[in-house]
Amino acid sequence: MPYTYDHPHPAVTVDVVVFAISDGRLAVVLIRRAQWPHAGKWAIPGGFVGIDESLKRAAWRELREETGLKAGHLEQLGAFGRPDRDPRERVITVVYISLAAVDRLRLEAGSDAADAKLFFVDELPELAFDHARILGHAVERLRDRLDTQGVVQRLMPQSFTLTELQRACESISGAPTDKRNFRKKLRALDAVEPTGEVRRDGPHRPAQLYRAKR
Amino acid sequence: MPYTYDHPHPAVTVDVVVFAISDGRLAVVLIRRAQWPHAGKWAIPGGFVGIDESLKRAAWRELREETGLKAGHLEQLGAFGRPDRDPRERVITVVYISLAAVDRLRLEAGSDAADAKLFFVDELPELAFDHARILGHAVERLRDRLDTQGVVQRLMPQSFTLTELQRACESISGAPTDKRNFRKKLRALDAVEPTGEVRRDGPHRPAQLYRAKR
DNA sequence: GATGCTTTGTGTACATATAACACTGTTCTT
DNA sequence: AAGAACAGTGTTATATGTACACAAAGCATC
Repeated sequence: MPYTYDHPHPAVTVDVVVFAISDGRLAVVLIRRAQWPHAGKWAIPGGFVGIDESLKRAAWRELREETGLKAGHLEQLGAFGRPDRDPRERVITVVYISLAAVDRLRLEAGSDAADAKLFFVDELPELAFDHARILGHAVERLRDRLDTQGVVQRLMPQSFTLTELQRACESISGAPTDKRNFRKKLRALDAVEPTGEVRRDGPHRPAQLYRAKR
Repeated sequence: MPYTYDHPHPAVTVDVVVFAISDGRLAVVLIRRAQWPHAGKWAIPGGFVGIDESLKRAAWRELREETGLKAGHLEQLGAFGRPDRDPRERVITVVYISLAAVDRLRLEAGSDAADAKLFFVDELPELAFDHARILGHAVERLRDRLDTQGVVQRLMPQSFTLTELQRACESISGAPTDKRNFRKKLRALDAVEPTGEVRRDGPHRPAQLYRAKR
């Protein structure tokens, strides 16, 4: 069943960069490609847009198919379309960013993916296509756009210590923060509340657990 | 000369939102469409991406072809691709934003355009396709991203008064500003210098003219 | 059970940035 | 000569951000 046009059309794909905080560090979901091109290399999950499907819906579907994840909010990063980025044909990809709390992340490799797993953003493997460049832009966007409020509500697990939250924010911003100033700002934001539980975790004073305030 | 694929491909276009300051107000370049669909309606200049052409290059070329303008810096706004946005076929458009100083704007309607002119952003005509929505996003992006420095260097004519500059900034931010605070910030930015000339312009004290400092 | 290691938890002083605010100067018009 | 219209100019108060140090609690070890 061939599809014919009177001028050449590029293919259009969507890719979804899913960020999470693992072990206090910024991480991203990648899949291992099962097929040519770049078989065996790691890549951002994504795939072709259906002809009657919105871009965002395609992003949601592809993420689900390749990783088992159901994305919450999807924010568009932009379109990447250098003519030589895919050896099969001209492919323009529209990239979305999603955030996931790591305690809700159940990765399952899907049809086109040999495997799906989390990588720390500062320890990436070699990536397929121009995905390293895309990820760079995605991290930059995350840094620009994500504030403490957003980290609390969209990246942290159900309960966490304030130090864990601070590590998460630092891992995104890339800069260390003063503990007292960080907590002062948290009080001003009114974004967290103590759960009453504590975490005992080594030879030191236990930390109060908090949850995001709704 | 037909082009055939084994799965359906959307068409990909680029559109370029050119902002300028006219009469102290934020304005945008639109073309009047010569052909179906939406013939006679005003639209953001743009057109199809060549199969071996980068997105940015296509944007530059289309802007030139339809308005005679040579864009300086082009910033990508994003991709818009609702399935029903064009009655001809599925079309995904990648939108760029460009800024132009109004004294360098020489609009010439090109091949596919019956006319090209500047419209105030708050007095837009009815627009083709989903261009009203796109323009809304473009204005929002402009508000988020453009600071006083950027206005001075990329939107103001060669010489201008400080009041004109302030009007321009207000017209982008949407909020009125205090004159003395505005000028204090300008001093801190070190972004303008007096030309030595003044503008006499009505029954009042003449205003010193300034230019952007390089 | 005392000592020491490790991480939690807390407040103040200073610097910087932002916001509010009013009058005089110059030109043109009448 | 008087008045209308816009140009130009500093100070004060408030809010925000930054720098900085020590006691508290638990666990491990001797």
